[in-house]
Amino acid sequence: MTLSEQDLPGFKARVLALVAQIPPGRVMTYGQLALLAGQPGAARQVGYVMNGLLESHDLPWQRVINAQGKVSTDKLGFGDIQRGLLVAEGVVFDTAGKCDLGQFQWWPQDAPGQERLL
DNA sequence: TTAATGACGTAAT
DNA sequence: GATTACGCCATTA
Repeated sequence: MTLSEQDLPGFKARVLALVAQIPPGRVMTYGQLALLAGQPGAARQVGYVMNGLLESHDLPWQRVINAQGKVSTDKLGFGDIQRGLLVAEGVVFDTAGKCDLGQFQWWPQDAPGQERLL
């Protein structure tokens, strides 16, 4: 076996692990996930991985949005569904379909005291 | 092996 | 604020 399937933890697995940890009412961006997965700038790959989650029914894929604070699933046809799920969790979207990342973006190990607005 | 693709990001225009 | 152009890199054909 080569080293690519043994040593590498797997970009996918790391992204999935991060997504699974997003608490309700909070969101993460693709670039952020890429950064935390160890590949800054690899936001596209995060999206590619997410596409594989569609068949996965246990991960909160809905809590992953783009850096503009908007859902990127609009082109896929279920953007309304994702927004609806997030709204149901307490995320507020404005008329442009954007949410306040400064308020809802979640980071692992997030410091207590910065999430009190909710 | 190379080429093309993609739920993105950032900077420039 | 909207659009264009380029980069980023894992995955697939």
